[in-house]
Amino acid sequence: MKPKKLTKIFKALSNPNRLKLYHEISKKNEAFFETGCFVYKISEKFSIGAPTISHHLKELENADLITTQRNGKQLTARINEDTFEIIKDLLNIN
Amino acid sequence: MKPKKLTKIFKALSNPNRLKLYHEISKKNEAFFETGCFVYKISEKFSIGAPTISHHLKELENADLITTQRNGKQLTARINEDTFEIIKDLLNIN
DNA sequence: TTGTAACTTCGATAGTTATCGAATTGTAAT
DNA sequence: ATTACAATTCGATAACTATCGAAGTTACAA
Repeated sequence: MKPKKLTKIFKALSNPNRLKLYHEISKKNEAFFETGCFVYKISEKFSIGAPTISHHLKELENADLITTQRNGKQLTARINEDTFEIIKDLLNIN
Repeated sequence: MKPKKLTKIFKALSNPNRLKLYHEISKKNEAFFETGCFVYKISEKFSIGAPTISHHLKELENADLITTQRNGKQLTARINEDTFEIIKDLLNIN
């Protein structure tokens, strides 16, 4: 992997809330697609404003860590399996 | 690995110069100890001031990615094998 | 077409960081 | 002791970032 892309990934995951967010999405990927991984729900769960969640999701997407998709009024997030494969071994988080 | 430690590692490696530095140290670990991994030499090679290198080394050390040791007037840096083991698969950098 | 729910964009702010030059500290040789 | 060299600390600055509230946009329903 190119250094530039790698630093982008590292930067994206260097923020605690973004790492938490990414971790949640990776754990409950299917469930999130069933129930809906809505920004406002995440916002409630994380005690962070919706604009901030929106920003973080964009950062994760920009680092090719996730993809997002609009379903009507809501947004759903999905793990990018390619990059996840690379770093999943690190994510054995307590 | 705990999230806090993980974000620390990610943050340490999210800076291009620090990633480059870490990569160099990981590649030439033995050689660095022979020839000496001197801050001023790194400084020349990277076209970055010595204070900045010093700062970066401290960040890497603080994230448990390297250890440093003073030999007389010079400083040598060594990879922390434990953390390196965890992330070495990511470091196939072009 | 009006209203409402969900997400995004905008503008601002407080905190962090990469970098530098100058001054300081530590180490060794003369 | 004095000098010289290597690394660090200090103080400053410019750039970036996480976060927020307010305003704007999108989609759907009544």
